[in-house]
Amino acid sequence: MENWAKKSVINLIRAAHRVEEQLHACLREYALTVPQFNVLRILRGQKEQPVSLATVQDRMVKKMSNTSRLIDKLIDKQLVSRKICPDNRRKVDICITPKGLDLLQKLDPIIDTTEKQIIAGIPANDIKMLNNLLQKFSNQH
Amino acid sequence: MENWAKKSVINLIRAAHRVEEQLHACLREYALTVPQFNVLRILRGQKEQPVSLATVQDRMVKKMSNTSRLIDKLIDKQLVSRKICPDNRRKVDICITPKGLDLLQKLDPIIDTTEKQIIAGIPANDIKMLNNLLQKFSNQH
DNA sequence: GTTTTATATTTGTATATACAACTGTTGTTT
DNA sequence: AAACAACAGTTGTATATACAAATATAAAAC
Repeated sequence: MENWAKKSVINLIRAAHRVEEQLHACLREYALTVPQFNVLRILRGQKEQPVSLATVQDRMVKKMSNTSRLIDKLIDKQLVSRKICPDNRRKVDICITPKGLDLLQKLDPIIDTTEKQIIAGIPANDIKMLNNLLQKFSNQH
Repeated sequence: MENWAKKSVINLIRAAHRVEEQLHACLREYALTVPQFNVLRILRGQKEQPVSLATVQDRMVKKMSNTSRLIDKLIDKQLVSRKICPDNRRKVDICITPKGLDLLQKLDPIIDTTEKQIIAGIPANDIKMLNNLLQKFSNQH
């Protein structure tokens, strides 16, 4: 096969799924899905600043059509809080709770280790190159 | 941020999701999900040879826990057929139907175009490099 | 100031996926 | 051959996601 476009697309998706599967395995015992985990990290990135739903969606690795209910799940687990934004009652202020921060802190080393395992064996130079190339991919509007 | 492992993982997953989203958009009007489409292509790759469920699962880009019902959906649409394997009654023989082949044939140029759009603007050399690197990623057992 | 339009999120409903338990079949042991 | 283990799929149930329509608020137009 010399269809590089097809090859690239398949290889890209396959590699990503393998990686996500490994992350999922890490999160499993903490009853978090990968998107939920990512949202928690987005919220932590905001420190104390509350964030609207739309902002969360913007920053998500995978945009999803129902972030509202994803947040619901995190609220059920008391990992985030949500209240109506006083400045604009259409918006909501979403925040990570102390419990959410604790959980992330526990997960940080676990995820770090897994991520390092994932790229273990690939030369540092290759990794840098890969990142460059992937960014080109992502930026393809 | 200089955590290359983390960077790579996120960039990889983000790029893959963007690409999948574009494929999904192509398939939408044909009422196929990306995994369903991939299974159809797997079956076409077997020509007339019937394939077991386990084999389909093995070859799927993303392994899933319920391939059985994915096949059900394709059967509902009359794109594949399933019957009990006469040699080993535990197994099933799954085949793509003429209708399934027709659909794939219609989709082929559409998907090709999309794939080419995706990598458009990235130099051929980079693409080859990317494929090399991604294969290393995937092969990380 | 009322109507219209745009914005932000939620909810109804259908579909998709995950996980575990179950069914039926074949292979193996005794 | 009967009992047990291994294999191949299916099904029950819970959860997750997609999509569209609905709700509520704010901004704009008239």
